[in-house]
Amino acid sequence: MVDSPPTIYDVAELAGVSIATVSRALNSLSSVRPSTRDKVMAAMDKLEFVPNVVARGLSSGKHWILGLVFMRAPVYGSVLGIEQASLLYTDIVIRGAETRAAERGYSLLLSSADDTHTSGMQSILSLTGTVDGLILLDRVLGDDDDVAYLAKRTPVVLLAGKGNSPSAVTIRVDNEQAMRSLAEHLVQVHGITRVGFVAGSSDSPDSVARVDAFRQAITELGATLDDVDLLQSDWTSAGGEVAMQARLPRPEPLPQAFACANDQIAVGVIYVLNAAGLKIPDDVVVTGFDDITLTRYLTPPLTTIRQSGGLLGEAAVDALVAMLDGSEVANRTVVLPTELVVRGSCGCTMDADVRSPLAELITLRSEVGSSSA
Amino acid sequence: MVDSPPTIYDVAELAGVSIATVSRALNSLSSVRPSTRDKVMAAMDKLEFVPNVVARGLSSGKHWILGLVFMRAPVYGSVLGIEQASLLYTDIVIRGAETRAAERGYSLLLSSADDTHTSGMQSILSLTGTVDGLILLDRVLGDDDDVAYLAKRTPVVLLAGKGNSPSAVTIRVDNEQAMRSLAEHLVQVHGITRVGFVAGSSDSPDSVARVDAFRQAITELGATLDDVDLLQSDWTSAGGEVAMQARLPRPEPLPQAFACANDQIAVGVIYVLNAAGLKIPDDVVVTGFDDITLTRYLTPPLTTIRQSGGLLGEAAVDALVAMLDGSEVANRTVVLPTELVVRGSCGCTMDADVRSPLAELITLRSEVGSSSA
DNA sequence: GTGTACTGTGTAAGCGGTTACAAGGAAAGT
DNA sequence: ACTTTCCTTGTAACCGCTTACACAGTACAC
Repeated sequence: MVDSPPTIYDVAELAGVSIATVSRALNSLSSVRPSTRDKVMAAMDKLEFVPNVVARGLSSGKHWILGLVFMRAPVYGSVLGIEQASLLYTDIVIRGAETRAAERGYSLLLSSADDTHTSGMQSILSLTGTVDGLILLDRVLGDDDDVAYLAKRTPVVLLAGKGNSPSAVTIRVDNEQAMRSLAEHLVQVHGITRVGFVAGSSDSPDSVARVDAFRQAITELGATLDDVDLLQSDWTSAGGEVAMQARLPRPEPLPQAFACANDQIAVGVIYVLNAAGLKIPDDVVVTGFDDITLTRYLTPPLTTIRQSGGLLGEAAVDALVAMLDGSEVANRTVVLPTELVVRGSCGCTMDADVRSPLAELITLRSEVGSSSA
Repeated sequence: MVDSPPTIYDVAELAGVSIATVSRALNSLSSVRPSTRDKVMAAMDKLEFVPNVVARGLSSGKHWILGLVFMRAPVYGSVLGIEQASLLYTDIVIRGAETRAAERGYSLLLSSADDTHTSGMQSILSLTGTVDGLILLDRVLGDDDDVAYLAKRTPVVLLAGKGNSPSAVTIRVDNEQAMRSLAEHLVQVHGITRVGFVAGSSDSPDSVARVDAFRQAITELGATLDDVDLLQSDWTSAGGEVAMQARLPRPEPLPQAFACANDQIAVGVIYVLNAAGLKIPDDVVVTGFDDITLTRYLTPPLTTIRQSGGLLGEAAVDALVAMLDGSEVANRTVVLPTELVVRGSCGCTMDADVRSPLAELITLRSEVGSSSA
């Protein structure tokens, strides 16, 4: 059913040359006489020859494949596991990485690691033969030793990692600036003095960084964040729902605002607050993080922090390719900027005509378009 | 910085045996004396030997890699292009495929094809050397000839393709049953007689199938779908927004219901209708397709068709692996079931306590959990 | 104490390319 | 006309692993 494809031997024979010449014609590295090249090309066309990437990789050491490893929550492991498939942010990063990789001529090899540590490390290690470099998302590798060990075998880029692993390039988003600008907006524009925060997974560096940065900024601004209002979610809407459901019955009065570690959590939080008869933003202010497309369409539209997952993925590929090309990467840590996107859920009034989701999208597009020109 | 890893030659030398013995110890195919195996294993441990997957692939012809090719909308090509990164459904399929592939011991190689046909085919072809089989999403390959050509080189599974390519296994969702049950619900339960439909991308087989099936079901039930109410979107919320924005000013009265080809479109449609002062579902009924998590949290929650993108991806991997294992696949076409999920946006009243998003999630989980046991 | 049958291991030939090195032929220098 | 040099091409080794085949060595039967 699947017959074995032609090799350079077949091409060489048909063209009446040696395999070395075919290889040269393919790669046009060293000089081949035009007439010879034509003969070879004709033979390749006739045989529908496609060079075998694996064989090429074996002998040249270059595979044109980049590996991307991400954490896969156990699907049936927790009550909320089923939602894991819609962890949007990771997907956007993957898309960005894939797109950029394709532009650079690489393919992306996806590999999810579950949290069973040892086997995970083993499977990641076995990738090192296949790929030219690895991108590690979030916290797939527990400690820095593992990263260092891996980095000895293949170039490694850490995405949203703890921030300063000595043995690999790290790319992350500026959580500090993000939470500071959000805190300032809440306190200075809306006069809010008591806030809450709904965190993501407790073992995620991004979540930890956001909690810490928000608490610090809030404190410096003279507002307060009580422990009772520091809720724990898991990045999902259901997690936000559960967390807020558990908070509501407590005797302590609600804070004036809840900042959420991502947009999905905010969706779950808003749902519970609404169901309890509370209005957003009049009774409670709620904000998100990420700026996924859908939350632009909520009523009120979600005030959030825009970070570009696509850019993160692209930056990771760029850094990795730079390492492969031998140009020693200048910055061992790249921090991407964020932007506070003020919409309705924080209490800011919006002119609906001017700020329809579509209008916003078009504005965004023109910005991106011009900056990439 | 990256020193070359040990090979079986190093292991063989350290263990004092030949490379063939090391290979046998690794694969435990043929018999190796226990004491010899121990020596080899000790040497491998000491050298931190990791077998080179590429070399293994070259010589055995088995790569343990599955390719997944999907369409990538041109990012800056259209006004709405920027939203493409959040085409949730594809991501869920990818996740499902990756998960199942990992369970089966395979990795997933991601490759996006843009619509420049020729180069796309070329890059897909070059994958055939790397992967053991290919999964093609939606309509990455224009005509059946291309698929047939590809299928000659490597096993191919078509996902959501046109449905009956003779040369490959096709896996799709039961759009017909889905649209029929939705149409019946709208007509028979809600007494609706005039409906509209908002389609996805015009070149998507899934979108075409849904339009056709819905129109036919509606007609058979004695209701009507006017051309003016058959709107064209592109799977995105912004596309739904644009389509509905263009429909509203027309003189013809709105239909009683709009069915949308996916949930994101429905979100955009609902936004525009709300902005025009129309209430869902009192003034207009709106339904979706996919059942992504977030639309469960809308007010009213979205009535939609549940299909499991994850299952689609898993089924594709299963079919492909079955082909690889030589067991000739029984059905050349696999059609996965769908389920009408009735929530609030069609006008059905819901008991909020019983049907909170979380409660729904838990129900869903227990069903899935038990069926997989 | 031979003959036979395994069992365990080594040798070597691939898998499909790349590339260092050698060699043949043509162009250029004297 | 004879070197010298450059350009083009062929030969063969190698990338790291699998596996068919050959070959000892041991075990068993007689």
